[in-house]
Amino acid sequence: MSDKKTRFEQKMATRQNIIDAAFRCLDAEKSLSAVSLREVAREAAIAPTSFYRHFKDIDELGLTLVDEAGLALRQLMRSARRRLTPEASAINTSVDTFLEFILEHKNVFRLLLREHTGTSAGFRSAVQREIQHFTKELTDYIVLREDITDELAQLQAEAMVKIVFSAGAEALDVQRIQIDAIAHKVKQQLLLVQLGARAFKHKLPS
Amino acid sequence: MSDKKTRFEQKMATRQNIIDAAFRCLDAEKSLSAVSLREVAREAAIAPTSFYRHFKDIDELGLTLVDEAGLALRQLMRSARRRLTPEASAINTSVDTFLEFILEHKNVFRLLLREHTGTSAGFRSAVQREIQHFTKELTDYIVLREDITDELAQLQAEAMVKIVFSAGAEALDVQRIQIDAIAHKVKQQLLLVQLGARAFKHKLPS
DNA sequence: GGTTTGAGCGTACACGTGTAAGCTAAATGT
DNA sequence: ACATTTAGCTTACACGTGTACGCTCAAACC
Repeated sequence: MSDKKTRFEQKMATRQNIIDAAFRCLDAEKSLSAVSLREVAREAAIAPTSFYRHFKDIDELGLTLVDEAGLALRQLMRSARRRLTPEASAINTSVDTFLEFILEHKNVFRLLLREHTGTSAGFRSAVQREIQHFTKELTDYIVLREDITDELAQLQAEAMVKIVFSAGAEALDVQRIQIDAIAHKVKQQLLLVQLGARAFKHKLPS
Repeated sequence: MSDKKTRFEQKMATRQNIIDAAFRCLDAEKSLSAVSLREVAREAAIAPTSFYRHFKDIDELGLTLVDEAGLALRQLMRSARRRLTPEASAINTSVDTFLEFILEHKNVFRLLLREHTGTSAGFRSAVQREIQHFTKELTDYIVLREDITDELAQLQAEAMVKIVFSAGAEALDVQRIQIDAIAHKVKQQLLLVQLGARAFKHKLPS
């Protein structure tokens, strides 16, 4: 293998370098919109002005970050489904996987959470799209598993996603020792929704 | 009545003026942490440095705003309960009241929503406290109405609050015409949770 | 092999920021 | 009545920001 890199490869490497640097810049006290171009550049070890060779804006970088975060979430879903075994309930496995991911990639989840309610309409709708993907996949899964109308499944999936994301937000601000309690709580709440959907089906088969 | 104001009254008036100005500074594109002291001062028509006569920090002002917003929410709850009639379900009335409030005071709700996932740990826990009050009152109401254990009621209340707040976030970014659809959806989701809790009770009376 | 391209750098500028220092003048205390 | 307090102002400073401009120099092209 040669360590000679084509110019294109080099550029892509720098680009990824910037993206990683941006993720490193995010933490509990710093939102994406509060991160300055110069800060990212400093972290990526490039000149501030070189940033513009890769992104038009900080905003364009931000959208890229949201996309990457959404992608990571979708990969997570896949891994959760891979982990599914007959003896563990889907809810248990999914919640465990989700919380594990959050704690392992706090900055990624924080980004989604924050920009979901953030100041940029562009970011907000980008995150909304990612959440819709997330919800869609859950809806499909529910339709597959439960004998349920598509509409009810979507209702259930949306409620579940809202609950899980809220729990994720809680998990970010809490000691590791309290995570189990949160996990237990959210599992029960999801169970509530699941039971509710089944009851709903029998009650109003309309 | 005299239009002569005592110094203390004048100071309090200015203080309230600053608070109102701060709320006016917030909008869909501007978070609390992005609002500068100078900006608030400009809006309140005082000199930037005069700000310090009333608040130590922008942060101290922020906490005050969160408190005021929480207070408004609690008042909202009261008004919702006042509106309760036998023919309309509690869920319907509550959701309608809540959404009405949000649309009427977008900046207030946005503040809570944003700082809930914001960059200041102080703000986050302040909002968390307000949400807990909110949840607590709902829990009490549920315990009163349903024959249910305290623990289950709390589980149910928390799930409901999460769903309602998420729906509120959605409502902020949507045309007036789509509000009814959101209202309908969230009501059904709350019904899901309610039915689930009842089923849960019968299933696991532990 | 000579020309063109483009990634990255250094300098420079105008702007908004938080806040320190010290003033004015009016309301209060005695 | 005079002295004290204090809300609010003006001025001033150092700092971080986004970005425009022009340079270098190695890779890509023909």
